[in-house]
Amino acid sequence: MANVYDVLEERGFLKQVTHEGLKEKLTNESVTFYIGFDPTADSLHVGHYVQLMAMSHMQRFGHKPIALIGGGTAMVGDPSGRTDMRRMMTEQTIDENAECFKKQISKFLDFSPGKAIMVNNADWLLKLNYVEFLRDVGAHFSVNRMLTAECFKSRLEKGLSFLEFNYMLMQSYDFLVLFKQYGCSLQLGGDDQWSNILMGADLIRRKESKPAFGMTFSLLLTSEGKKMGKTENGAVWLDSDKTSPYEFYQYWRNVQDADVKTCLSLLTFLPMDEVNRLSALEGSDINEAKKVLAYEVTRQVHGKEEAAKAQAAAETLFGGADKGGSVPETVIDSPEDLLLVDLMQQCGLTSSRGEGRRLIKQNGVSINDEKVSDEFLAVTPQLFIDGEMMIRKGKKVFHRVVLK
RNA sequence: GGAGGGAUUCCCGAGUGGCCAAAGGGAGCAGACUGUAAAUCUGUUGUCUACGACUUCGGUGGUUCGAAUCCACCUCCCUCCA
Repeated sequence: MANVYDVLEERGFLKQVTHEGLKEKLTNESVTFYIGFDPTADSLHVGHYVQLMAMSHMQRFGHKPIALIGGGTAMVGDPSGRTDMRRMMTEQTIDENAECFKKQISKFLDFSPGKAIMVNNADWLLKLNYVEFLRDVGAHFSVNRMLTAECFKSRLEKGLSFLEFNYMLMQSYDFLVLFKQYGCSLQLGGDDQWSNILMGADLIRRKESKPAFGMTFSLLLTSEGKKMGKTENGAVWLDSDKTSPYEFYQYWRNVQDADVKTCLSLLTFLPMDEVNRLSALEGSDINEAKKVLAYEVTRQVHGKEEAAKAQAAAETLFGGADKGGSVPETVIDSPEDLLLVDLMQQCGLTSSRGEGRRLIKQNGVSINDEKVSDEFLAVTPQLFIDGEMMIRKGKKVFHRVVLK
């Protein structure tokens, strides 16, 4: 298969395309395209990762990616897919986040000269002159049309500030700038970006009388239609300080059966034959597929070494052994004068002593694979084996305590 | 700017003077069953020196033996009018 379009289609990325002709274009020429990432947090998450995968597929077929960091658009805030108003972020936070994004993105694409570039829209958006911008760009937008856009509909009921209403113009203008400066004629994005992309392509057509293309990708959803990559603790981050490689691995190891295929297709580079073979496994055999998924995704994000460690940890822990690789751990000075419930709190396993006691009462805690039944159990040196103790909360949460 | 309505524990949402640490649902956590899956069932979900005490119902002050509930002021949000 010598065509990215087909690859993306087969893997289930594609959602909507502006022109039928895009496939030919992608087959016949090297296209410069862009995806924007607004630095609204200090790390990328799984949702961004899908976009990066798509960019990478494109790059492998000789197309040229522009990774756009939305330092300027983040100042405004994208109302798409939101039911409430975004909190305004300070310029400083945005700058710091943009730096984090830059670092992470550069790991996933080949940024050697001529292969890809990274830009920040703060560079042109922040110095715009208001009236000039309105006359130049604003004149091409019809409020009537904008209001019919899907991304504003829910907001018309809940409230939409003028600030956010302008987001669409900012993003459209980005596209225009990149078109003029780099000959970028294609914008990609999550499906929630469809209206923004359309408007950008329209703007280019009106101002430059040349066609511009847009294409959106399916959002990574679970079979139940929920956004994937969310946990009770928030998002699954790509930054190892925010989501440890072990937790990251576990997240993918635990996806639902029904989601295995989507994940393998969108998040790994495994050939589709292999993806199909793995996701066709039934019953407990599908665990094989989940292991591959977890390993592959962790490897791409955190590297081979971390992935291997996470896998080793999982194998030993769930295989019954009491020593593992990269399990979260806490170092303590002395095992004296501590109740187990205190220790668990220190390790971040519980948020209060009461919670710890409840867990113990409910049979949810074990030490070195033995159930704890005494809610007032004191921590003693006897609980440590070779200076280490493995606390297990529930079925899946492990924490190692190391004696200094 | 004018008129009205609202803010409750992680979320939604009852409660309108003592029986309220606050119904119900969702979500979470744990147990059983399993495949580190899903579904289902059970328990649990403010904190603590724990059959008791303490802190919580937008904020501040007040009325009262007693306030999430009444009063005053403030902040924020929504609806209608301009």
